[in-house]
Amino acid sequence: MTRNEAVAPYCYSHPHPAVTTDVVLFTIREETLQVLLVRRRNAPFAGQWALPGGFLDPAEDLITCALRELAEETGITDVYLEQLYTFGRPDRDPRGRVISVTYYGLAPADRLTLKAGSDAKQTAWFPYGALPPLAFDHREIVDKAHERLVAKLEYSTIAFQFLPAQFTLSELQEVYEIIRSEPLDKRNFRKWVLARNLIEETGAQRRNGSHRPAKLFRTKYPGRVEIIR
Amino acid sequence: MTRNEAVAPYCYSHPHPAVTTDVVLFTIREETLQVLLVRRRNAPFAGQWALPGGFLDPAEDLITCALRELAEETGITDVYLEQLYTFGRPDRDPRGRVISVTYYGLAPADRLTLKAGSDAKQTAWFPYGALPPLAFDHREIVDKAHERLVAKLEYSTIAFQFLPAQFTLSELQEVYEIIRSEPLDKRNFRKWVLARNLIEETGAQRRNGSHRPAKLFRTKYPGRVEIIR
DNA sequence: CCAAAAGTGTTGTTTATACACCCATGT
DNA sequence: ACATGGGTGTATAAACAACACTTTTGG
Repeated sequence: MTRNEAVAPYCYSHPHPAVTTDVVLFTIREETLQVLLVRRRNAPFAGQWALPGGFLDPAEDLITCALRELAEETGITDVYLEQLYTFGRPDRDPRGRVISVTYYGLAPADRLTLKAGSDAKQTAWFPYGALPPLAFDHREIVDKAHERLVAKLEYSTIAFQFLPAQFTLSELQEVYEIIRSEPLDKRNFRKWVLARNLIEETGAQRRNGSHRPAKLFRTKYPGRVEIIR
Repeated sequence: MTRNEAVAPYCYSHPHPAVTTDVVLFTIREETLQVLLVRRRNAPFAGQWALPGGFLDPAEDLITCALRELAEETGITDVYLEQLYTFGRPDRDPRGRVISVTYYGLAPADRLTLKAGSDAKQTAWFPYGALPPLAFDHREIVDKAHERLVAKLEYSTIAFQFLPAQFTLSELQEVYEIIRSEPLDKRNFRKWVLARNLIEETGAQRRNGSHRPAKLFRTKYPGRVEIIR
């Protein structure tokens, strides 16, 4: 945020904050809940890990900005994002006043191919339980996203966003167990999810090792998060 | 949003949107859910009803801005506000790019004395079911706030924000009935709320007409909204 | 004594919890 | 044949839903 008018042609009669979006993208890999981070190349916090995000373009929607920054910095596209919260403490960015509209989202591990281009920031998944120190107030943002994720698991179809189009009931149960960090009874879980009428058998099975094959299911509400109960 | 540098000394190297806060304040009066609106004096939408709100000051928190604008435009202070959502469609304000961080809140009818000063905007309560046409995308904001209010009623102590420090069980039930717009069984409601251990008898009673007096209760969590269930 | 809102219990139904064994497959 | 994860039912407890009369007061 500069006031050098020679190189700063965007002028207003009263001060305007900058607006950014930041994204907390979760996935489940290696039986843990993980968060996508990028390493900052520039000051402030150069070299530190941070959430993918960046400044809002003049004519783009907030969600478009979030998706664009995610794609540019990590190569990930076509994920489900939902607005989380807007952070605006006056001192949250040492460069000046920056308002961050944050989004969180989920992606199935199989859909995630991180960008490998030479100009890409360094990008990596970290277990939610073992995050490195984060730039700005990004730790606070991640914690808020996690709180929302845990809450929404109970009363929405958000869990399906972690899974591919077809999945087994054991995989679905694992999602619930990892996010709630507690084991669930297999029979009761199956009763619960089937009673809610959210999924249906595809007819196909998955043979996956030296044991009985698992039936494959699909959600009846693909691509959309519904409120249940 | 001007680019005339003579009267616009706040300059940046890339375009910055303006940031506002807007507030959806609910109350219950005359057995209906009502929303606080102000009549706009200036273009755009001069003369139309709108939510109280305005531009963020350079060094103030978002919630501080919301409370300040509410106080300046309506005279109402000390209400509970919670961040609702951030609206940022590029065309939502004809003056240019404006991001609105919105809050919603509740206030007991007895605490609401609208500002009467000469420079005050015209301020009034409208039933949620009979709102006038609103400026900008404010109708969308009110609807989102209503949706959140209905949802939070079920799993938080938000209802107490509509009531004074001491209240009767009938008054509490009326809050639930009005927001959910359906009648509730008196015995089941009392069992439900008492089982949750959220309120306690004050010992006092209210004599209120030619009928049996009602016991007065207070919340065990005054001033704070807790998640229940 | 009448009107008006406050207060109070029981029963049936639905939903949640606890718990252990057989099934289909690959090696 | 055995190891592995997939699949299934029943019994108990808790929560919810339906429903009507008595109490206390003011006039």
